[in-house]
Amino acid sequence: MQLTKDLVAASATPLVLAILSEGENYGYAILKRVNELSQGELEWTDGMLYPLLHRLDRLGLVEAEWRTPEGQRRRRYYRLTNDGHAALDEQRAQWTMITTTLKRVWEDLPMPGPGLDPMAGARWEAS
Amino acid sequence: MQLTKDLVAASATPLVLAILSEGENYGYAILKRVNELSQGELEWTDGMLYPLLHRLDRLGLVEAEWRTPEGQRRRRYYRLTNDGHAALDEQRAQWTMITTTLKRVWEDLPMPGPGLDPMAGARWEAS
DNA sequence: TGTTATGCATAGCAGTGCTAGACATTGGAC
DNA sequence: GTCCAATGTCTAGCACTGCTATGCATAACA
Repeated sequence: MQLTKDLVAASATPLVLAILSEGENYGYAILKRVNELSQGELEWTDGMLYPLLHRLDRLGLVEAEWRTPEGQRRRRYYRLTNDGHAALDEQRAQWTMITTTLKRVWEDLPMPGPGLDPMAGARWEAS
Repeated sequence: MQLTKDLVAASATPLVLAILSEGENYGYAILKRVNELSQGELEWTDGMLYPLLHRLDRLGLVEAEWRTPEGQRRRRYYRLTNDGHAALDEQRAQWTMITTTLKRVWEDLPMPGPGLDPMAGARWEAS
C-alpha cells in the first residue's frame, strides 16, 4: 500500500511516542518495531526517523542517552519524558477525534448534537 | 482541542472526498458540514478549503459547475468523479491501516504475523 | 575480501499548505 | 436608510519543514 506523504507525516510522531511508551528503545529497533506493528505496510527509512527523534528530543518529549550494552554496538537509547507521555495522550485524543469524524461520514451514522442542518433538509442525487 | 498541522493536512482530503460522496455540494456548505461532523472540533477556514477544492479539481477527483439555484446566490457545486470515488476508497484503506497500526501499540494487543521480535525477548522497565 | 546487517547522523532544498487580503450579495436589525 | 452579520468565492506568495541523499563506522559471515 502506498501511503500519502501527509498521512505518513501525521502518524510518525504518535507512532514513535507510542513505541517508546512500551519502554526505552533505540533507533534501529524502532524501525524494526514500526515494520512489525504495521505488518510490513509502513516502510520507514532511518533517514526520516533520526531527524524525528532529534526533534522530539529538542521538544523535550524524549530523553536520549548513549549506551554500550555488554558486547554490543554503541546505541543511543530514547526514553519518554513526562511531557512525552502527555504529548502521546494528546495525540491519541486528536487521532480519536479525527477518526470518529471520518467514520461518521464513512458509515453514514445518524448525527447527534445541535444539528445545524445547513441544507434545510434538501437532498441532492449523487453525481 | 488544538490539532497538529500534520493531522489537519492529512485528514482534509479524505474528509472532503467523504462529504462529497454524500452528494454534490458547494464550498460554504462543506465548511458547515465539517463543523457539524466534528461537532465543532474542526474549525476550517474558507481560505484553506477552496484551494483544496481547486486541487482536487486539477487532479480530476471532482468536477465543478457554477449554478444559481432559483432565488439563491451563485454557487460552485462540486461532485465526485469516478477517480474521486476510487481515491476516497484508497484514502479510507490507508487510514484504516494506520489506525490499526496505532491501536496495536496503544492497546498492547498481542501481535499476529511473522513476529520479527528484534529484541529477542528482552524487556526494559519503562522510565 | 566483499557484502549484508547493524547503527547513527545531517545539510540543504523541494514542495506545498495556509494566511492574509480581496470582493460581492442578501437580509435583518435598528 | 444604514450597518452588520451571514453567505459565498477567490488567490498570491512565502514560511515552513520533512525528507532524500549521502556519509561514516563496526561486526559477522561467506
